[in-house]
Amino acid sequence: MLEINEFKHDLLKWFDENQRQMPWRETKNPYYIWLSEVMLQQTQVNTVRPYYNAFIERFPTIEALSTTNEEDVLKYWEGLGYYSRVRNFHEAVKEVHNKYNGKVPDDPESFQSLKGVGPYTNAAVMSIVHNHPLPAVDGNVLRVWSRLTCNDADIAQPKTKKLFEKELQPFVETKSGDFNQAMMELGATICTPKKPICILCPVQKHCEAFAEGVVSELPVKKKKIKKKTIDYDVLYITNREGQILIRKRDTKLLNGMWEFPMFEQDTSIDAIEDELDSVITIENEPVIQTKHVFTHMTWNMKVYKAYMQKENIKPPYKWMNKNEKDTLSFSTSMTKIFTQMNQLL
DNA sequence: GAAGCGTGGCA
DNA sequence: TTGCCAAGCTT
Repeated sequence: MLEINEFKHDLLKWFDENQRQMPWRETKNPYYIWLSEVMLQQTQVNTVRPYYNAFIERFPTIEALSTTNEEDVLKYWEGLGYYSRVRNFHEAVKEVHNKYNGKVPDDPESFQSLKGVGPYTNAAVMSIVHNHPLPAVDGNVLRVWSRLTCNDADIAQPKTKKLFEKELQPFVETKSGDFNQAMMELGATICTPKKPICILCPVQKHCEAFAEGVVSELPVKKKKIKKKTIDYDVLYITNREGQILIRKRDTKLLNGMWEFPMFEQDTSIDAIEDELDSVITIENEPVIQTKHVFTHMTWNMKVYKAYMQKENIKPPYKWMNKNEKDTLSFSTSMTKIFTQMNQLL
């Protein structure tokens, strides 16, 4: 079993001397720390950096974010993915504004009750800002800890995470913020998924997997099922004024994002006209064929040019002028289509 | 407890 | 090209 004080000393010394600079490490403002943790969920540091800087510049305070409508906030998340994160964060910040007098709760139970704040984000923010003794167990820590303790439990299972949280509790009684960040930093830079750099590891002498020579076999992670594929016809519909027809999604996937109307490929013209409540002219051959890959599914899309003349469009549909593209939020697949169409036309 | 939820980088 | 991975949460 790991000797707590020696391990912590070695890890924290390394972290103090080697941690990477990040904009959110230059503040203890709980609103900023919280935002960074939400953006960093399932997202790499270098991807987050520009989004974080733009977001806090546009919404520097809880007050500023609370008084902005969702459409404008979503624009600052465009392209970052997992869009429910920003809806939950927006709602949670408004709750802080209204119920907590604009001050982020400093007790873990209140904080984790906010939308989008789970065990990890709670532990991370509460430990970094207030040194609350909570272990922040993310993907990095699951991997690092499975190696340090030479544990071959499936890290994809929730009970493994619970076990690790329990085992790590004694390590976060003091300096929990630095300890949690150091464990994640170690996982991100040294104890990486592939080709970990054990030769540079500050806690190599504490690592049971290294001692056993099985570092490359850990962690054990059950593989996910194969993803589905859906074929879509995407319609790039213009009218006499040169506007483009778009619609706002009301679905779990990409909820609230705008898109060009799209239909599964066996959908009949009649059904499409019924949905659009208008006659429509669609070209016979697609102008673009493209693929968009999500974590859990793939879209194969054929894009057709089409023409439609209809004055009274009702939500979720909308005629968009081309210069409006910069004010509305589109998923990355739609932005790519928009760019390609502009090059063709 | 398992599945759904985005995107970009990398081998 | 394909699959895996990245500071998770919700249902």
